[in-house]
Amino acid sequence: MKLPLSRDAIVTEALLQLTREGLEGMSLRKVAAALATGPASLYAYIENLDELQALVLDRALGSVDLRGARKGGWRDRLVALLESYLHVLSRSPGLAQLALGAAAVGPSALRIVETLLGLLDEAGVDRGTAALAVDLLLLYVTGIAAEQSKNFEPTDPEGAVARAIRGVSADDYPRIHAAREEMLSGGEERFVWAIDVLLRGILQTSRSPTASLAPAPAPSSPSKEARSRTKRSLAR
Amino acid sequence: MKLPLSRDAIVTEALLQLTREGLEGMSLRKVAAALATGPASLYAYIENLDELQALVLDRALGSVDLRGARKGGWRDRLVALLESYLHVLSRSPGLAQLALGAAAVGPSALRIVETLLGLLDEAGVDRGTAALAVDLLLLYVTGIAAEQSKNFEPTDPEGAVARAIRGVSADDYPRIHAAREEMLSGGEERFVWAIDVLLRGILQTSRSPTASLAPAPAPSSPSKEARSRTKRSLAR
DNA sequence: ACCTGAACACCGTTCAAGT
DNA sequence: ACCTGAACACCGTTCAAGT
Repeated sequence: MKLPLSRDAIVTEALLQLTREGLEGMSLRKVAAALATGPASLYAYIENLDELQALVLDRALGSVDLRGARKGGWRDRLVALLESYLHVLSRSPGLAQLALGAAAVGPSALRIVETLLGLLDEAGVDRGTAALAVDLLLLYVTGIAAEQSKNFEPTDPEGAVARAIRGVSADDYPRIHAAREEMLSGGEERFVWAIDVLLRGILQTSRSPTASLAPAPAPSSPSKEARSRTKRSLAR
Repeated sequence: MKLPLSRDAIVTEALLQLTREGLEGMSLRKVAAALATGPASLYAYIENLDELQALVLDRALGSVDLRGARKGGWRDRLVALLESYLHVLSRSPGLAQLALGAAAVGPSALRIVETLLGLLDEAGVDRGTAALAVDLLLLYVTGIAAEQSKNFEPTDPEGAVARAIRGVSADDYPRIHAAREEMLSGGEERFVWAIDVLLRGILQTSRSPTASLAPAPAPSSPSKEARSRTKRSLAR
């Protein structure tokens, strides 16, 4: 219709469809149709659907703000980065599902990981712990985003999960019943709190990982400053 | 061919296909064919594909061992339960993806959550923290299982993730490059270590959650014993 | 109520043929 | 090399018709 067909135009149109219609609403055939061609034409630019999905995911991750809250300690910047990541994934319903399914190893995803590793190094976290921490943090935020997008399905105003938890039998599942409100509480507070829990575990484990884990706790030697910063932020 | 068609037979056949062929290898049409009928017939027993997937997931989760390591402290039993959960999800390649996609709120999933809440209560973890902790633990283990199943695809012997991480440019992503071996290390040790990190954060946060989190820190009052057990296990 | 054949409205991917 | 029409081998779901 407009553009002369290119890898870039294909990814742009696919992301647009994903944002508007969710994961099911995006297809090679529809992308081709929107670009006024047949589906076979796309294969000159992309390998297959999997690759297109990976490209779309990385395109979306490109708008994560890596410099959020540039001032402030490592902790505030880390939370700001994760919030931006959550915000981007929450923008379109299918994106979080895509992030869980596809391996996020494009340049934008790598830049996010690189930045997180830098922030954790500032925090005094050793390399082995930081590698695990990045996994943990991104997995959690992605999971949260996917859960949110699932509960916002128009077919299910109240959300299937919420209904299931709230309707649980007090006889069969007494503890779930007792904790049902806590299990359903979401929102910003819970998010920040969860990150807090993760960081506590990470910081506490750092510098003394299980002996068998690393070949040798390499001397990445964070500054004394970094370590005292850690202490302060834990004390808050 | 054999059975007179029933919800149970449909779920059994679907799980079999999922286990043998992965998520893509299971379809309503193939289940119907295996049961010697047309696809339309299944709709007398199930609502749609989504429901069938949820039923298959819960059927599979039914074989998670809730009594693993019955003796021993709460911590050993919790790790044993999560290992069993990981083992079940790892058994078939599509199952972990299904667990990430579908909301796990069937009876078997609820029994797992109920058991985890019980173990965390034994550990002296308050209800609000425990609700978050269950989310965190299950999400992490499910994520690990999904990642593993992705790397074992026959089309990609070495794994796309592994290749991407190992081939990362030292100039563009110095920290990822430096930590590449740590980022790729998996296996049992790393699993246990990760659970350890999560539990440290959880135990440390418990009893003093962010003020705004709960309406009022309900007096769930774990025994003094439970709290001293917590201390011991942290000290190890 | 349960079951069915046939159709509807889609998919991703391939391939021979064109330019 | 890029692009295409047409076909291939699938999907989930619906629906009128049977029992």
